[in-house]
Amino acid sequence: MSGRQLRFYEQIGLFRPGYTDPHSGYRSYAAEQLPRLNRILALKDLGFILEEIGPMLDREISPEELRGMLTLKRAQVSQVVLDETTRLRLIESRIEQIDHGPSSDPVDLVIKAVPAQAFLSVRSILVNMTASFDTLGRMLDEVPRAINPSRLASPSVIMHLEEWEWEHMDIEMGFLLQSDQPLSVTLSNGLTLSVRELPAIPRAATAIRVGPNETGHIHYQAVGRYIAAHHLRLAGPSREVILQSPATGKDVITEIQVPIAEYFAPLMTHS
Amino acid sequence: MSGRQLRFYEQIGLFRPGYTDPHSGYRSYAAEQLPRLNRILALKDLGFILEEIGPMLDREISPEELRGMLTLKRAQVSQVVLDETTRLRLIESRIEQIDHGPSSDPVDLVIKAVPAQAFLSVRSILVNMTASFDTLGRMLDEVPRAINPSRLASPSVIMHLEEWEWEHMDIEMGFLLQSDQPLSVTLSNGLTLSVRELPAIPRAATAIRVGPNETGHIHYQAVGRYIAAHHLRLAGPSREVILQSPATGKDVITEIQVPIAEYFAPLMTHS
DNA sequence: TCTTGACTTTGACGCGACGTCAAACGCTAT
DNA sequence: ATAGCGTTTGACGTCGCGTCAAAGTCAAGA
Repeated sequence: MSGRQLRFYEQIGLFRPGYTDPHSGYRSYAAEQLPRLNRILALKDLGFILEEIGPMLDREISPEELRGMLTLKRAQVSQVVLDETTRLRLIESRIEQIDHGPSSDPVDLVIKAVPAQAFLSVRSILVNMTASFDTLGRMLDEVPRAINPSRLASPSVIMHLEEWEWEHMDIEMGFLLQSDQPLSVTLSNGLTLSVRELPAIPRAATAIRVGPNETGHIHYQAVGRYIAAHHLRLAGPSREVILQSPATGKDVITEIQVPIAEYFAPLMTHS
Repeated sequence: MSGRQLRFYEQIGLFRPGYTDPHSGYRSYAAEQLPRLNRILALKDLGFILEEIGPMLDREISPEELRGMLTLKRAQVSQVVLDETTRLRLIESRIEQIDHGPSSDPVDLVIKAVPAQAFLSVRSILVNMTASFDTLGRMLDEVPRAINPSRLASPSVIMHLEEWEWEHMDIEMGFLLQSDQPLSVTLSNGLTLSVRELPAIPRAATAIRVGPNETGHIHYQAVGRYIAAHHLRLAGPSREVILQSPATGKDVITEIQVPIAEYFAPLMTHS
């Protein structure tokens, strides 16, 4: 214990010296006080804040009450351990990214949750990249004319494929929405978009891509290395949220979202 | 991101809005700014503080430099994970202590390191409890007369026994010292105390006992349950530091220190 | 008795990244 | 014009001390 610590504990009324010299102000502590100090330190180590500890010592607390507080603390501390473990994995992954080779630009992975949202979309098997771009361009052009554009948020793409194929790509595309009222739009090529509830992703590895999606492989590569190094697995189809549309004439900006989970966690039931 | 967060980042010069309306003061952000914001969040998740992140974005940082900072962060975060895991174990242990039965008084376990110290002591095989108390009493009485008492700190006992035996107890007792100058004292029963360097204990489960040491078993029991529940092991002989001597006529107050370690960690080489 | 050095006291600021609250102002839809 | 919602600028609180400054206390040596 530092002197500063003892003075602070006295200041908040948690632990007073056994004797304070009236002349010099010097503090003295007796051995009899050590059990109380030890209880304070024990409760502090359990994660209680000093303000909580005072009452716990003074008005004797029932075991049931204590058990309840401990159960709560356990949940909080478990969460902290999880968070810090995630941070540790990110750091190791980034070190590996540096060591692994001078990959053009560093990829800034962020692990976060993605909330559920309404999605006005159509899912279809597209035979090649050209067909994809055609449908996407048509959608970006026609949908904002068909309905009130203020209800539309970012256009997005969901890739429903386990492994990458250049043909027969199972792709869903559409617009994220503010509200989830039923609604449908039919494009000039006959495809019809309808609204569904896009489920939340509890944990996703995300990155921002600037430029055409041909450069996207380095991001998926980075996610792949992150997953492999830490015994995680893909937990559903990846999404790409278009934050700046190609229609603006500037670089396309996309947020890539790859659902991940621990190996033992349940699979997502639906995309 | 909350609005407050964006305003704060602007205030510290980390992230400025693309456009601020001169009349209303309303802030607007452009999609082109998202890569920078994402880099900020990525670095924040790696454990850097905001003050560090600004320079990292503005003057391009070399990969080697970044690697060095990440290595440092990794060590810090590993320590945090260790600390929080220790806390989690303490909480679970305490819950178990409550559930396990209404043991008279709760035991306040504290996990901490014990620093190395000089120890004026004698180690001997004592045939029974009476012999122990006799030697201890003699020591408490005679040593302070023999040398300058201001150099003596707490009397202490080290139990060099793997399992408890009531006879042939291998016990070391003496006084902790402020300085470690060579020194020796011979008691009236012929035993001679000499100075040695008592090694530090990197991790010890400690508790404070008030009253005669016959009541000590509940403390060792608590430590034992803590150890068993979390796959730890004893990592050396237990110590008892006498914080209030029986010679004062009041209750004896003792700090019990039990060295612990992970199962895979190396054994302590010496007591 | 005076000096010296080691220790202690009070008081104040700093930390880190915002959340929250209050009071005032802007914008949009009726 | 108004109601309701969103935004702005402050300012304070957070949690447990570490650190620094200026001044006072105490025991030991000259």
